[in-house]
Amino acid sequence: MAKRIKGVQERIQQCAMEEFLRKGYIDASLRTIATNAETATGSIYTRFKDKEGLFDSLVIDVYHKLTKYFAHGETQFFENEVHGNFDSMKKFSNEMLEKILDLIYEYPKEFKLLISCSTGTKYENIIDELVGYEVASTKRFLEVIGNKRYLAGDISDELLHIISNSYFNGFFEIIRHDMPEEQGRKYIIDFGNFYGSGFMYFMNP
Amino acid sequence: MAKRIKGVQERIQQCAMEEFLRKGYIDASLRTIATNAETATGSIYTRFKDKEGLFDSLVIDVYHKLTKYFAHGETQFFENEVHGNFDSMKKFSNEMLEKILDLIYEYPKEFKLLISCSTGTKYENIIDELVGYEVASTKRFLEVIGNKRYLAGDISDELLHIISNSYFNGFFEIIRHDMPEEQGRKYIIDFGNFYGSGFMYFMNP
Amino acid sequence: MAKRIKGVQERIQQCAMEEFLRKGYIDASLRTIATNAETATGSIYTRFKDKEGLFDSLVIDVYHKLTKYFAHGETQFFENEVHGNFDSMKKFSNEMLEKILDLIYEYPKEFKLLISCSTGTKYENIIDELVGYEVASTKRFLEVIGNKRYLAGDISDELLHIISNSYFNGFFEIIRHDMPEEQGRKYIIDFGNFYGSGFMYFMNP
Amino acid sequence: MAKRIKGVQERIQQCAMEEFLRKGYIDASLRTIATNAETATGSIYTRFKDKEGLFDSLVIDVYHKLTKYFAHGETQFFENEVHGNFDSMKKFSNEMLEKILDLIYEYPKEFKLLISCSTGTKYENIIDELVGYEVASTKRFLEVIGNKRYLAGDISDELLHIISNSYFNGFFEIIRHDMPEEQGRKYIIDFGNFYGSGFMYFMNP
DNA sequence: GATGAATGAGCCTTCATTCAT
DNA sequence: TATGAATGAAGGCTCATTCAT
Repeated sequence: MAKRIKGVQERIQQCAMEEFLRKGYIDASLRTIATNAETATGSIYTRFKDKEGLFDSLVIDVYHKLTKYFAHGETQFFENEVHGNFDSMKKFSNEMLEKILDLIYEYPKEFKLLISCSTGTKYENIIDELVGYEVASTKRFLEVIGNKRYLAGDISDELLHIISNSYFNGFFEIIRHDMPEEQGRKYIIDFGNFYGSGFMYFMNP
Repeated sequence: MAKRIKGVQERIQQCAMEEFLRKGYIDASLRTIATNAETATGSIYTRFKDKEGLFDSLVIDVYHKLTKYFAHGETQFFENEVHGNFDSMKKFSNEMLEKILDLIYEYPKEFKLLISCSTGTKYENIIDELVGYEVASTKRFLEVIGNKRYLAGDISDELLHIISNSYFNGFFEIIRHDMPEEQGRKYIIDFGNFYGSGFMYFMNP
Repeated sequence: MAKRIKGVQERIQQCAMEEFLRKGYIDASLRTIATNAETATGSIYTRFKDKEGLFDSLVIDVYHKLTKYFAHGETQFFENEVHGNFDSMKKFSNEMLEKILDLIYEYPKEFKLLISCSTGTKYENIIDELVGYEVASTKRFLEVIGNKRYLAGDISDELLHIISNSYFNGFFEIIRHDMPEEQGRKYIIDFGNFYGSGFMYFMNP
Repeated sequence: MAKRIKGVQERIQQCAMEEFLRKGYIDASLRTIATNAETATGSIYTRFKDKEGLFDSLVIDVYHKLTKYFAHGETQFFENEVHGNFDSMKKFSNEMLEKILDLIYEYPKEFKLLISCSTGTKYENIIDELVGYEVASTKRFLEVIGNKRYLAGDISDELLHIISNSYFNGFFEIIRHDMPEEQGRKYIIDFGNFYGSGFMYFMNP
């Protein structure tokens, strides 16, 4: 009975994408996915090990690309010689933002999966993870530029955490609301300005 | 038998609170709740209609109090004569913040339910709802004070939406991370300042 | 839809008995049991928690009765004053045998379950368990009567274990082969004599 | 691709041995075996027909050697002229025992498979089969030596069956408990003596 | 001969909900 | 009103086996 069906893997992934996007990870049904993909439920296990493996296969590349930016971003920034002020930081920050936006609009569905449909998977706290990177990076930056409030111990980790979390949640709204690329990029610029203003004036009152 | 046990309803609610907090709405089991409350699963249906009704009973009062602040807050503000500038807005805003913080620390569990454990219920998008109120309020305010950027059509609804969403997500971090009252209030003040700075300088560059 | 059906529990147990006897624990299917009992698979879980719980419900009483004989048997024997020789032991042993045979022929199916169909359950090593009791009892007996070979260290635990195991396996053949009561009792007497002979002459060569 | 890997068959058998020993026939997984053997599951079917065929390939030689002893043993014994008494029988019996022990300790894993891991295969009743041979042999012997109890019809087939079964179960304890060779041989001698004592005194009271 | 993806029936189990008592 | 057994669909997952390549 075992037929060699071409494109089964692709069909499964495509249908899984639809199902996860529509219902979220927990409520998604492998049976439904298999039925829609016109294959047997067992095939999913052959190809992807299990439910989480299937979800993983859809997002892992994008996840790695995304986190690589954050993990390596910091390093790159501080290796750069001209970084001792808000402007250079802003420039660097904008470049990075650009790259992330490129990624988002290259893989919008994968991002939606990660941001909005990952409850129940190991990605469900992805924003917290990004916040972790960002806070570390921010602290190092404040140190390097010798920010007074920060050096005076006036800025706690928790506050930076909240601020950063707030930022990412705002940022990923363009995903949550399926904002078209042009519009999304525009608003992210504005949002970045808003945010940068707040940060600068808050740190240097 | 029909034992008339005093406080059955309360026991159910108490145990439901624990279960929902521990597992979230979807993964919570009515059987477990009934067992812990030493009652029958059927009782839950008699008293609360169904699973969502039970969840509802735990959060509805707080939910109404919370949304009332937002729904009526605006009205109150604009009925007030002296509101035509950032400062009066800030003052009003801070008072409202105070009230919400009071509410949060009076009903911390209920808030956690609403913010962190409501996936699968009609409350799962509560932040978006608050954002809706806030954006409407903000727009009216910007109009009233005659903000130039806004009047020039430079500030879109979507941007305000993102900004507001970002704010609430940051704000509710104190709930997500079970921040103790004193600490929480402190960070909210800082966060509000950060945010207010951003807003002011972004709107009046 | 929930009907109050009388005798469901009994029907489930009856059909489970048949299924477990026919296929053994592992290969038995709860679906089949439920279908035969004309009920829903869920009912099994309502009543018996799970598959092992269902099996358990069928054998636990008999299991306890059986092990009680062994656990308490020893105590009773050694509390008895006249026990210092092979004859009193034989008499006691025969009385106990009688009781076990009574139990077997009162609950033949339950014994078959325990002896022949319990692979996969916690009862799968029941014979080893009985052997454990028996060996302990035998050692104490040999000590009390001052058997020379035993006191000389000539009889190892392993040997007693093997002998005892051999005994029980022979004994339970009447269950494995569904021997009718009259016949079974007769053969057990003979088998006991055979065994007793071996034991006596082996211990006192 | 069809790589011609030398020893695939051997690797499959080796890994199957491990898997069957660890999990028993029923719970063993062909996928696991194939994976460990670094081959495809299909290869198992090509070479061994199916799961039972694979198990069979591991034990069939030893099984045949073992049963040959029993099937031919009898013939040999009765062809021998000097056999008309317990002593010659004992001598013959001991020689045969020796050969079986040699076999066991030459193929310990195969024996464990047959005795402890064969539930679900056609070998699961191997002890009963051996018992069959043994009982036939014993009966003929009792007839030849003119044992009175037997000739008087005092000794039924069922009793001989039980006794024999008891013997084999005791005997194979050395396999069930992985007894090392030296120890095993020692206990089998003791056990044989125990058993022989019982038999002799029971038949000639 | 080797491959290993596909099969699809089957497994045990969980759950919110219903309703006769 | 309270009970809690019964429901039955649905869940994720495993497996021996087949067969096109």
